Amino acid sequence: MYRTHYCNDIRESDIGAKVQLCGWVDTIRDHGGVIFVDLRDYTGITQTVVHDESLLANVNKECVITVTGTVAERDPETVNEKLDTGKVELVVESLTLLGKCRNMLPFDISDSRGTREDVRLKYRYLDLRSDRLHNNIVLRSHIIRTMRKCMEEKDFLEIQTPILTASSPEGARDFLVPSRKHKGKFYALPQAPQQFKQLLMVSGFDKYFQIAPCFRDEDARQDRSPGEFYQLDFEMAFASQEEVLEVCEDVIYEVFSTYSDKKISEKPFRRITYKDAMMQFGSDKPDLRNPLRIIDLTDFFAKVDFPLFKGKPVRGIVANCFGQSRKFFEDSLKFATSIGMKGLGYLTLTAGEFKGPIAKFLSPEQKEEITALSGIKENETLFFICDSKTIVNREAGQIRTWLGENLGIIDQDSFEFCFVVDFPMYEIDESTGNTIFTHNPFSMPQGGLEALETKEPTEVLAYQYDLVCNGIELASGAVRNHDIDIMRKAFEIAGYSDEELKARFSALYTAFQYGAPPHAGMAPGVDRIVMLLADEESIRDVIAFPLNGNAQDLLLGAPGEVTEQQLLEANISIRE
RNA sequence: GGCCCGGUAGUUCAGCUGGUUAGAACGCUAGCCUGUCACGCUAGAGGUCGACGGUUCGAGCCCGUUCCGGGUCGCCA
Repeated sequence: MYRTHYCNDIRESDIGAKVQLCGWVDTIRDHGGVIFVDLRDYTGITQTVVHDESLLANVNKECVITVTGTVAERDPETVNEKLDTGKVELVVESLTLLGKCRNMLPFDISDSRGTREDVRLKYRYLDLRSDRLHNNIVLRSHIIRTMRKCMEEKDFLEIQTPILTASSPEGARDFLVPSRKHKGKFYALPQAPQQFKQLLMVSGFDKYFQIAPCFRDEDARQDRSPGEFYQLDFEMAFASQEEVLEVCEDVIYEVFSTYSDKKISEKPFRRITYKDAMMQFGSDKPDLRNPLRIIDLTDFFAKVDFPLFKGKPVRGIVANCFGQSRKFFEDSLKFATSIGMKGLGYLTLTAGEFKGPIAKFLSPEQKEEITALSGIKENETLFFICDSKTIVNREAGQIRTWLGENLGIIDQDSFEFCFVVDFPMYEIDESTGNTIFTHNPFSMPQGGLEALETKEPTEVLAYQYDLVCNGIELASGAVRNHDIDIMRKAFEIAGYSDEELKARFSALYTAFQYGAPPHAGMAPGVDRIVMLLADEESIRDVIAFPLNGNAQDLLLGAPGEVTEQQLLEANISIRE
């Protein structure tokens, strides 16, 4: 009734054929006597030619029309190489207006990038008509299809877990849903299906996965959408850390190699311990595309008579800054100051001599030693980062990133994956001095009960791991703690009594006393993966209907007010 | 929640040291044009300068308050 072909179907082989197309009016070019109307559907564009001006009465940009006509060959001089259908055109015989565009468009469909995001979100359905966003959403669909295919081939079962569930006291802030039947009580939306998937392992399902929506009431970031996001959540019983990493590796490699032409790390991805990552890269999310490495110069400067560095942790980064302007070094200092550093010392090796403010503090022997230690070569510069133990690595990491970006030595054409493993189980909360879980309280401590009983808490490592790509955390997971005795001890160290543990995590606490298999899992973030593959800066550009940065749905108007009756039924009163 | 930046036509922006009727581009409307493809040309419509208050002979511009948006930090086991 509406079409015989799609807008990207028509080719030279169709010349002379009667066809019907439908879609949106992309552009109208009126030459007086001959009018070109580009017709667009989700497959592409066909140029149609209208000779009868009256057919186009009331037709303007972004109207929905259906046209019938005859396919004609274009004059060789007027072929449009930019279109797949550029060698032909449709000479229109009849035209029906199916959906009029009555209002002025709030922005140009083909180029909405310059428009304020709140305007674009309010008219999201228009923005989604653009090639760029449209292709992102199609890509997202294909990526999820591939993920599902990979998991099914590995005999994982897709199982849905509840959306209305219980508030969990740990972690992020919950979204709450008031209960009508149970006055004063609330459901919460799941921050992740964490407890359910562990219970599925206790139930004997062995291998579970789900493209799982997760909800967290926390503020947005450029790579973190507010409110909700999707994960490829999976869990395996009787599995070791290494077996989980291999599954993750397979799926991620398959997805990235299918949907990108960029260079991709070969399997197996590098495993880097948390400790090494913090020392060499100054981050637990190392960007391996950046060739710069951080070295530890603390011991060296302990012997140097330089009061600013003596007895303090010192890090060094060797970079080739040959030919960089004086402004480059001024900017590097400006950046260092902006992240709270007091300065950024450096030495440059020129004609075999060290130049820079610190050079005069070094004896000839020390100059030789630091040359060997850092591997600095002619015309290279050694930057120094010195600060307290808690922040020196992070600062060195930020300097490393700044240098990498500003020297243009980060390969934009590759995806560099690594697993960061052996996260510490505990850390000290700087504001309170308390021992707290670093990551996931359900992770199995390495060395089990014995480690918890004999080691300093901050020395205990967990079977806890992240997948990192180009400096972005793509997935997080752990071998879970399925042993109730070890769990009691682990929570005790973090200051929880047995009663609190029992009360807060009663389902797992009880379930683990009925025969729990060892199990482990992981959860790659779907949105971030699509974002990387679509080469988008903003996570909102790979989600069909994202909330804005302020966690509002500008299209449907959420959050919105509800009626007095609804509040009454939900047993809610609004505090003034 | 803290700090920084912004709010002028449907959209993106300009607007000088506070001074006549607030401009441009794209879009929209009308007209002209038979080969364009981001067509071109001519004309026109379109504004509570986010809101409120203040200073001033006079405020888009200065001051205060407030609302909204963006970034960043906090937060994100």
